[in-house]
Amino acid sequence: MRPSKRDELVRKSQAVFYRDGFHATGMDTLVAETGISKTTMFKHFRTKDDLILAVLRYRDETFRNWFLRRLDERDLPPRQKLLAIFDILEEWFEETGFRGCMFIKASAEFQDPAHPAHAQSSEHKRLLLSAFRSLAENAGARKPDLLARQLLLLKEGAIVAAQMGFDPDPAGAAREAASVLIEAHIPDA
Amino acid sequence: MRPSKRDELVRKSQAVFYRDGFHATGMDTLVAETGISKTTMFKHFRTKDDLILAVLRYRDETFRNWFLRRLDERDLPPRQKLLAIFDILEEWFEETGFRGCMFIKASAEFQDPAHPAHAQSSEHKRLLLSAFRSLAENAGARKPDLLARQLLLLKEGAIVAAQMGFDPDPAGAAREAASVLIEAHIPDA
DNA sequence: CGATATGTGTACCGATCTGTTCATGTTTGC
DNA sequence: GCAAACATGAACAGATCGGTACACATATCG
Repeated sequence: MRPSKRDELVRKSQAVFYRDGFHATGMDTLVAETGISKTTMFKHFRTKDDLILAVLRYRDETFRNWFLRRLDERDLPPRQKLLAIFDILEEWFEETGFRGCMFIKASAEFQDPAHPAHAQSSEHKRLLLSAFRSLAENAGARKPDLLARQLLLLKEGAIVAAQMGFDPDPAGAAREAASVLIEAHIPDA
Repeated sequence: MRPSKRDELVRKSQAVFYRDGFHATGMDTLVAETGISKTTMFKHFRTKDDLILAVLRYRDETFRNWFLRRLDERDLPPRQKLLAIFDILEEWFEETGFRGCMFIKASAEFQDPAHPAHAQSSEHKRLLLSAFRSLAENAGARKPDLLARQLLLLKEGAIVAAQMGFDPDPAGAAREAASVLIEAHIPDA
């Protein structure tokens, strides 16, 4: 249980950054909310940016794992699995404390594409896209790459809508749209 | 030409906030980039937040006007007009200095839904949605509200993809998806 | 002209920011 | 049980934050 403080710091900081944002959260706030001393923080991470990067890596891993495992658990035929993406999405939206996608927010706060946090955020989406593409291939889509990208667009749009609150049921609308797209992409309904 | 300084301030601040973000831009930076004295700034706006709000209102007006006017200029039949949304989108993405949607970024930086900047951002999307709904009605969609919401989801998703750079041609993928949805929603192809 | 409104420049305020210093605990492995 | 590694608290540094004070310039309009 040696490097536990580091993990604890990343885990707890993640929650605060997710809730309040990156620039809006100061190191003193992190000390107060995590109960970990500032000295320790800067011993594990040279700068705040380094901590943020570690937080994003942690979030990428846990979120993607959660999402894809949840999808697998349902044990659906490949075609239904594509649709179920939007059921999992809805679950997420309804969690208390839902505040949108951490990576969309990160790339909004660190706009320079060369910034590591921005790059890390893109990478997260690319990994998700790649998982979607596998699902689309398994489902026998004619153009699995295109279908995967379109489903990802719907997912991102739904997240934005859920975060901003301009649509009463973004996951539902996205699911219906996805259903039409899947039907159009996959031979022999 | 009396209140021109105020307008000039809003216009120029908008460009800086769009490029660098809200929290990341300090008032001193605005002084340097706009050439307007800080005294004048705080005479026109009591706080930085007030200025940000004015900037968002200005952006809402100009962006929505630009987008919808551009759509009208094409003088297309209603059905093609729905599709053309994604052509205009692509134009926007290819502008130099494109940095995603200012309102998505604003609601990412001001996460509390009660924050005026967040509310203003939602309002912008609601107004766009309403314009899309009119287009869908004119095109004879069976469920114009649903179609409009789905097209908006595609649009928001494409913006996020363009900003984060995880899709080589988000507007194209969204357009193709929109085409399928429109076909499914509108009777007698 | 003279009065009022608008803008400027600079110095400053207190608070907060990231990051450091240092002397003192507390675990942990050998 | 002793040394090395890890963690703590509090004070502090220098920069930057949003916002103010004040004295001076400029422009508008009667």
